[in-house]
Amino acid sequence: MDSSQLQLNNQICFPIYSTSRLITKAYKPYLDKLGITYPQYLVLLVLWEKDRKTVNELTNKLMLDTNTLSPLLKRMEKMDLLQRKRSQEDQRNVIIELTTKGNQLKSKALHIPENLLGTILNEEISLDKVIQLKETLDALIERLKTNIRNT
Amino acid sequence: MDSSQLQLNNQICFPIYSTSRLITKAYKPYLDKLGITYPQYLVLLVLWEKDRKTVNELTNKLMLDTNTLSPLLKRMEKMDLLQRKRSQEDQRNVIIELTTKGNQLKSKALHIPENLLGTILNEEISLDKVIQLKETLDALIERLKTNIRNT
DNA sequence: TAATTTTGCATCGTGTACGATTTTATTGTG
DNA sequence: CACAATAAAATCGTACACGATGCAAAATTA
Repeated sequence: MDSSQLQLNNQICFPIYSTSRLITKAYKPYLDKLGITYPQYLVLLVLWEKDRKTVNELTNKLMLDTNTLSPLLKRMEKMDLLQRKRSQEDQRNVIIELTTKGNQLKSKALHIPENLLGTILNEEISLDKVIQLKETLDALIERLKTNIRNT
Repeated sequence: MDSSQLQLNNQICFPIYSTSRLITKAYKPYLDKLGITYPQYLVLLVLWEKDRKTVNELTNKLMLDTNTLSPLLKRMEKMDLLQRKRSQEDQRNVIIELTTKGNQLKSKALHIPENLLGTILNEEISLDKVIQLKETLDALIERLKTNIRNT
């Protein structure tokens, strides 16, 4: 029986898993300067784009459930990055709003993406390849999202 | 000041992070049948390929440190999937060896990769694209590994 | 309108990740 | 040989992920 497919090197899953962790690590020096973690950075990215979102809207954007986001947002509130308050229209909703400090971090974060891209690109990895990588991953995400719904 | 690079949609990091989590989720139904988690599956993949590795060898293969692997291996020992024993030649090394149960799981896992590939592939995502994805990711991993060393 | 269902969020328990520190064993050096 | 340096694991503390459950508010329905 041929079990070569079980070799780690032949699996598509493992490189994705490893790359994800390595990229988080690559962000770390930049995010350390802001005093935030990578998932916290993602939350800020969403709120910098458009402030005052419900927890539910954040879960959709980030594809994370409330069991992950609730404690994370609580930590960020304690760090004075954002405020959580119940909506008056619908008491079930919790509105997340950036504080002044949370807003001010944006200017400090402005050059992180290009810096990171700079550390990634080289002779072998062109910008074109990165763009194509993103396209394939976006398609893969859509595929996997529908799969999970049908399980 | 243009802050469009800070938009979540324009970041390469986020799709990798999301894909990684979605893929782990896609594995879950298969791994649940074996009673193991995704990182535990990765350890087994390595040991099925070649048994009797030190913890250090596993950290290199999986790019995980001992602070992650030690507790993970302990849990797997408690599940009777593997044995941990000090090497006699060098008492610092801990040799990881599969138990009968750990070895037997291999046959049950044999069709997981192709099943998973089946759930991924469709009109938009061809096998060629997946292979190219893996190549780009492998290059990216090498790039990021050297970056971290120089930090 | 009272009972039921749904929705939005929080909490709990378990399992990773990972920086930092500790412990023990081996190696290198004077 | 003594002793510092190095190496391999383990441990600790913090922060995610996530399945399962709980809970209160709103919507639905009988």
